[in-house]
Amino acid sequence: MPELPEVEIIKRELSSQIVGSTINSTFYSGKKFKRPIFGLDSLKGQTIISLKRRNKYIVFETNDYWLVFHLGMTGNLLFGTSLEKGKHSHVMLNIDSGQQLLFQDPRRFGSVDLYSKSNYKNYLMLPIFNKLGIEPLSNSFTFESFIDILHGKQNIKSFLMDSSKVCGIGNIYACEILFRSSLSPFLIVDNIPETSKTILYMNIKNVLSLAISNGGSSISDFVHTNGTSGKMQDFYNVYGKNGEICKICHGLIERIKQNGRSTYYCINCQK
DNA sequence: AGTATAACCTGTCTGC
DNA sequence: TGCAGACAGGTTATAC
Repeated sequence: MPELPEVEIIKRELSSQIVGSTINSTFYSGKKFKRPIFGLDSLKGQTIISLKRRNKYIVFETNDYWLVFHLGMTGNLLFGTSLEKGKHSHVMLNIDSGQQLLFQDPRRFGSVDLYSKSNYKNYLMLPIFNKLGIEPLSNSFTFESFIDILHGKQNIKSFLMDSSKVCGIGNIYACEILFRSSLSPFLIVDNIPETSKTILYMNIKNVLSLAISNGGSSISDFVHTNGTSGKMQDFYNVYGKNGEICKICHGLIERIKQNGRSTYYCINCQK
């Protein structure tokens, strides 16, 4: 569901509302997730100190713990008063203001992990972050750092979605970044022309930033923490547009499969 | 070592 | 109307 922009938006919205609050009680549906969810009871009495984002994870820092959410494909985090639990409500935090944070996830591809700060002083050291690559909107993502990792026999579409290289880019924004860069999704990373590398680098940053400023993409599931929608989907050039005509060159937009995922691209202007 | 595939789940849509 | 199959924004263990 959410890629970097959507997760960043949720983090920002929650930061302004929930930091400084104390957790009164917690709820867990008991449903099975890919990693077991346990220990939430120990959050009782903990105050939320700050929120972080790494890749597509949201980290809640409390006095003694790191509480880490991943929304998977269909997860969302809602914040409000008297939220009602439904079939797919899996975790709820009741805070001292009388409000609740509710994690819902029909497919249960998401995750909720709790780590003790006595074991991990810095959230960046958490084991789930071990193999993550560079944050594309951070200052450390320079053109030089991008060139350093821009190698391999993968196609460029798979590369962009490989979180061990550059993290946070999912299927939608990978397609949109390649379109804006006029690059074929089939292009092998080692064969990317020199002149295209700068363009690709800039488009990674531009597309993700544009998505954030447009409130993220709302396709089926994604909503903000107050239930409202983003509007980035109105700015898609190729994603979900197979059979339509490219607005730049009037070529045909096709859907193909790469590594088990749909890729949408203009057969004419992406070479 | 690096890359591709299968598996984890439920809901929705398409075509017969 | 029913049903099978494909597909969906992600990650990761396993296989090659």
